[in-house]
Amino acid sequence: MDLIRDLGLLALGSRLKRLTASLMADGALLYQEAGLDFTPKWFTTFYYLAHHGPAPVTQIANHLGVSHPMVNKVAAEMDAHGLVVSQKDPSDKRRRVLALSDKGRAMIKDLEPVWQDIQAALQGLVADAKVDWIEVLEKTEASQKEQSFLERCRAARKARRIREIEIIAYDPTYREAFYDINREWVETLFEMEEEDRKVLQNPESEIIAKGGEVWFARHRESGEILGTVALHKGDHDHYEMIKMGVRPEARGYSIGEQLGVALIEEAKRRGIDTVYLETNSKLTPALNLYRKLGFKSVPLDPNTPFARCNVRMALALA
Amino acid sequence: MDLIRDLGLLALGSRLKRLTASLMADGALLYQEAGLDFTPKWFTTFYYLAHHGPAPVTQIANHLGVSHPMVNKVAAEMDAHGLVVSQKDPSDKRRRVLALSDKGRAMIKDLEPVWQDIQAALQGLVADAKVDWIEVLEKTEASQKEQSFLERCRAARKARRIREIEIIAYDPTYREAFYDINREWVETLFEMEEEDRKVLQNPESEIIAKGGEVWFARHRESGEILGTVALHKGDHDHYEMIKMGVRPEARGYSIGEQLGVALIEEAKRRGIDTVYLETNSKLTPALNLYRKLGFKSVPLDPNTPFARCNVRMALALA
DNA sequence: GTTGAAAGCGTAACTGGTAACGTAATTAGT
DNA sequence: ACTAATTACGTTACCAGTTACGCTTTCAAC
Repeated sequence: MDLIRDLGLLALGSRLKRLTASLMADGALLYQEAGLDFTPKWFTTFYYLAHHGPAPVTQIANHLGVSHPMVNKVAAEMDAHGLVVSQKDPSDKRRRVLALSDKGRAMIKDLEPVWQDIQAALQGLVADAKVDWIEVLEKTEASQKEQSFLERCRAARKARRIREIEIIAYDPTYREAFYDINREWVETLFEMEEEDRKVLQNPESEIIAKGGEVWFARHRESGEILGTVALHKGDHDHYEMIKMGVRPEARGYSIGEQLGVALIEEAKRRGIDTVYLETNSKLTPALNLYRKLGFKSVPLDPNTPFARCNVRMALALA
Repeated sequence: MDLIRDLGLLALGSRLKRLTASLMADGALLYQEAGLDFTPKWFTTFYYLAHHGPAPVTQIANHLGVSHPMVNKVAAEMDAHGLVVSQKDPSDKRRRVLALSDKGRAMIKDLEPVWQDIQAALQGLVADAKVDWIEVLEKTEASQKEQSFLERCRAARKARRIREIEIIAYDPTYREAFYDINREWVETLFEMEEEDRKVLQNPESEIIAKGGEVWFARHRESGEILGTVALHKGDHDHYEMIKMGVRPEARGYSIGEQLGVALIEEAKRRGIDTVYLETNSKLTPALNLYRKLGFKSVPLDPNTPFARCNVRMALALA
């Protein structure tokens, strides 16, 4: 596997920098050979001043795509060599306007041929690669701006995690997990009620035998059960989504969503027209998930067997 | 002209490095989010150790394409975090062999998914740019290896300079330059002789009227005369290349060569079968030029009118 | 067996660049 | 008219990476 080649992209910057640094060193030699007191580092700023006239520091920085301290440094060096002069902008005293000195301007005609030589050499060098480096870099920067690398990574992580989970139908092996997962979250905020115990301890008789269904979210690799949900069939074809729970350590795997989607798919397959659920307004993340799945708030059912429920939602599958 | 765009290539490395640095920063966040005590900087070294087993410092550096102090630094940091261990190679005590510690090896399985996410994100990011960066970089590096940037620049300079010079036929306007240029170099090493003055002061009668020719090298832009040479026709169709001189400040423009080539072309056109020249063994650069033009040493002519000449050369144009 | 060159490594200093912070000047909102 | 936010700049500290140099060990050639 050549992950290192792909991830090597991250090291690409250093490598290209090293390459350009060695080119810069050669460039320095050329100026020296031409008897010019000039270094490649100054080029962009110098050239900018030569062609755009006097300009304040940050404007140069922005146009060249470097930070203003860098321009400042370069300007200081060029100043020390008498190539630029600066003065405060009288109309805005924050601005320090840089300009080429007489010496600087006089140097242009000596520099130009050297630049031409370098340009010719560079073009020859790059001709083989047949790539417009600048365009490519700009595109990459743009596509990073569009969706940042960090977001892309997070998206990739999410996708990977989803692939790590499988949603499976009820299996008696996991009866205990069904109980545990639900007890775990209920007890952190509420108390277990009589109705809870009855259903959680006897899913086969209380849910499946009545025409309902139970699903588990299982971690493919470890086989661990990380979440559950059930579709409960009541009287008069009244269907409810109940007992949704996810292990707290398994957050971030979109397990609730996957379970919900599995349940809804089954509901559609059966031609059920409405699925209800009851929950509590304190459970904000859960409420968000239910809304994401398409559930809407409806008036509370006064006959609910659960004390903790103060919110009722419904999903129409017309 | 977008010279700045072309020469901006030289500064491109920094820009790409900046981009990758920001990616690295995002990477650091990802490790943090995964609860891992790890930084992107360690990746290459860590990955190398994980996949190639224990290795000495410089071997890692070479394989990763970084300097050995860098590997050393990274190793020190990883060591401080207990991820690597090191020991001297008993068979070569100069070598310090690095290896992942137990903790380091245990960390691999936690790191791998993060790496996969990063890889996926990078691929997405680069997909837009549609460029195999690594290949391009490698090609560029290779073509630089073939002919270094410096050499390319020097070649470009030479070509440019040659284009700046034109070789022109004799013109009375430049009679003085013909004298000056030759006197200048003769007097630095020798004395002007009687025969020198006669020829240099009267090129029309002494050279051209006798069936010879004089050329000048003129700087196109300034119009300055920078070098001269003459073809002298003596008795019995005996032709000599004489009075070759180049202004010292015009060295590096291949002027001697261009003048020589012009003279030889004319000699060929005339069907001359041998051109001679006389010079002095002290003039090494001149001797090299003559050899480059094809001249070979021949016995000295005892009747030479010049005291300074102790070398005679001939070019056969069969 | 010397002895001089070369290899492996560690340390230090340098480099091109950044972000962060403080200050002064300007502009905008009330 | 006054305060709050913003802009422009300089300074500082830092970062990833380098080259330069010195020390120890090994190797190769007499």
